Amino acid sequence: MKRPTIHDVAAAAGISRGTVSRVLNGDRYVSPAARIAIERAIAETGYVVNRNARNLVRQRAGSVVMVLSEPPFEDPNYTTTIRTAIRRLGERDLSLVMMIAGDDREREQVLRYVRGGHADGVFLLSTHAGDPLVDTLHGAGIPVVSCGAVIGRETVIPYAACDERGGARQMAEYLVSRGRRKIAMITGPMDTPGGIQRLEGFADVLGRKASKKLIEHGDWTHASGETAMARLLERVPDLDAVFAASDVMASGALHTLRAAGRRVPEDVAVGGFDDSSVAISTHPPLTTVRQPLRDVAQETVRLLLALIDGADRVDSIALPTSLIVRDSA
Amino acid sequence: MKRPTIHDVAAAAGISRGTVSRVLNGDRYVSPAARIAIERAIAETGYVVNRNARNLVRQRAGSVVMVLSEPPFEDPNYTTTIRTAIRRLGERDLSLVMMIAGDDREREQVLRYVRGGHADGVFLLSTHAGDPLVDTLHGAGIPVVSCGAVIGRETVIPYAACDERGGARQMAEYLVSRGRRKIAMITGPMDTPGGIQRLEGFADVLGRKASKKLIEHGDWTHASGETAMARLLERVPDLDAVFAASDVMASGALHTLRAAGRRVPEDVAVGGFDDSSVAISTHPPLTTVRQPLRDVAQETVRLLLALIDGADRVDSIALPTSLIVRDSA
DNA sequence: ACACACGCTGTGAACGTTCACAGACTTATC
DNA sequence: GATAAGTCTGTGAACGTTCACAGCGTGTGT
Repeated sequence: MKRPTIHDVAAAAGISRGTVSRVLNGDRYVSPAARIAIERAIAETGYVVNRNARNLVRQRAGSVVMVLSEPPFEDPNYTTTIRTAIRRLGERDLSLVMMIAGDDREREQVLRYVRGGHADGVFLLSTHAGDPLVDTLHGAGIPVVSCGAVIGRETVIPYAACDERGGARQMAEYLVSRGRRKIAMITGPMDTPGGIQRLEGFADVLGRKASKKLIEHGDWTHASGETAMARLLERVPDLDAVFAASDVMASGALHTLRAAGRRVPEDVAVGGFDDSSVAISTHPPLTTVRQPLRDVAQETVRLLLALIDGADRVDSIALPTSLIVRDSA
Repeated sequence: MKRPTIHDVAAAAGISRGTVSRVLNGDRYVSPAARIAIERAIAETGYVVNRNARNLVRQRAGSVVMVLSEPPFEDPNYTTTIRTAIRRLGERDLSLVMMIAGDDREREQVLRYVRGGHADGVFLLSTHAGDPLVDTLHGAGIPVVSCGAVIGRETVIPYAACDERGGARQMAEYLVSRGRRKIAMITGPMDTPGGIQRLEGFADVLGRKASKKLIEHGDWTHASGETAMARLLERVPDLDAVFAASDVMASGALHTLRAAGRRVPEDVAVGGFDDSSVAISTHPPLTTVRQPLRDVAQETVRLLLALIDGADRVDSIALPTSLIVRDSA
């Protein structure tokens, strides 16, 4: 019970395999009669092209590899990004292979995979500053793009991302416009674009009022939001707003504020970032900044495809965020 | 600047390609001298085997496809499952290809892919009862396993899952042990294993006290948790506990309870399921049932590998959950 | 001395495509 | 009626492996 090959189709249609191949690949110069006969033969035999054979002769991989970096913040965004990427790539008959680059052994594995020509392009997800994979991958002479900016590297990798800085600005301006005077911030790790740029946006608006005292660094986790908030309260007991660089950290801050007897939003307004599932499960629900995740993923794929198609350079892009006002601020 | 092939390695080592192939595949019957020479040549040339060529001649795909089903509850579990699967499959040099089966067109695409021999196995994620893909895939004569039970099908698909029913029992028993008398439940959709079996576990414990009146069906979303809770309150104003089949729905219930002036846990105890990121961001934090996600994924892969290795059948497995007690109950 | 197993090596064929090329047949142009 | 251009088709070679087979020494047992 072997799988039918192109020869079987050719035999069934009474035509040579060359013409079958032409039909398969949508060449012009195929007579209507031949085309019909072949299409019927394909349907009859249940033929499906063998990608290994095709890719072997075409010297292509037929797939794109998406590289996940550790550590894995249980990021709900991932699934949206993955889904979108699968869809867009599927339209071009490219399959999406997942790989993970947590430790050196895994990075080596990714590198070998890519160097071996097993992928036509690389889709980086949430890489950190200093990730050694970035440079080596770039040197492998294969299209590489990133979903989310890649920072702190000489080798520039094109990316699509949300306008982190602008989003933070939106939130800061909103807090100011609501009459808040002492606004603190809990940032993300300072080796990530979200960590750095959201702070920049905050500072853009607050200017010199964004003093060292009002800034604490977190690591995206709930727990880090709790402790950062505690330190802020200790240093600046009369703060009247806090902007956390993620919803999860905001929910941590919320816990600490409640434990300290502060009312939200009456005493302290709280702002988050991401509009994740956490944002509506807190009490009160979080005012937050929404990222256009789908669009970001889509644009990232678009950049990658352009590169694969031979563009020698493409421009990175930042997509606008939107402020979602709920009860916490 | 062509990629080195096995011929290049053979030439560099002064040995025939047959022996190189033997070294590559770890055959015995290779002299130490030859092995060393070849290994050096491989390192020197930076040779990486061409999988297309290898898989073509071996008649294998070298990959496993993970099929995501719509609709996409922004399920944080996915990422853990994906990560674990990548790792385990990687050890066997199998790559993980992602596909999505939301509509008929996409299901057709998956089917063609699998029928075309492009995958050595299929890893189903969160399929619903009545998913037409299940039967057709099973008929394709390729190993198929599911992460999470597949219900309502004649064709039996091996799976690994958490002990849904047992987990629900744990929660129900806990609520009873805390002296709760009128315990309601918000279930998941009744065409999913989590929907059905968590209700069964609940009924196991409550027996006849699990009356129709105390049961509402949700669809895993926050909003459905809110409305289900509202209906329950209307029907049974004096209920003193509610068990939601997911943390997200529990957080919806929490909102409704608060709006209705009920204190949690004093007036009404609330239990969730999943121990997702939402569980610690609610107020109060959720008492919930934790699934051993990593183990479930790992076992699913194990089943699939056994099938790929030629086992003609494998036994499904349910892994024990654990009760995580926080403040909501 | 012979047969025989054992360890190791090289070679040809095959896997299922695509692509370039050559050729055949049709139609248009002078 | 010859030439050219255009449309369509079949064929051979190539892609980079693996695998079965044959062959060659070398040692071992009779």
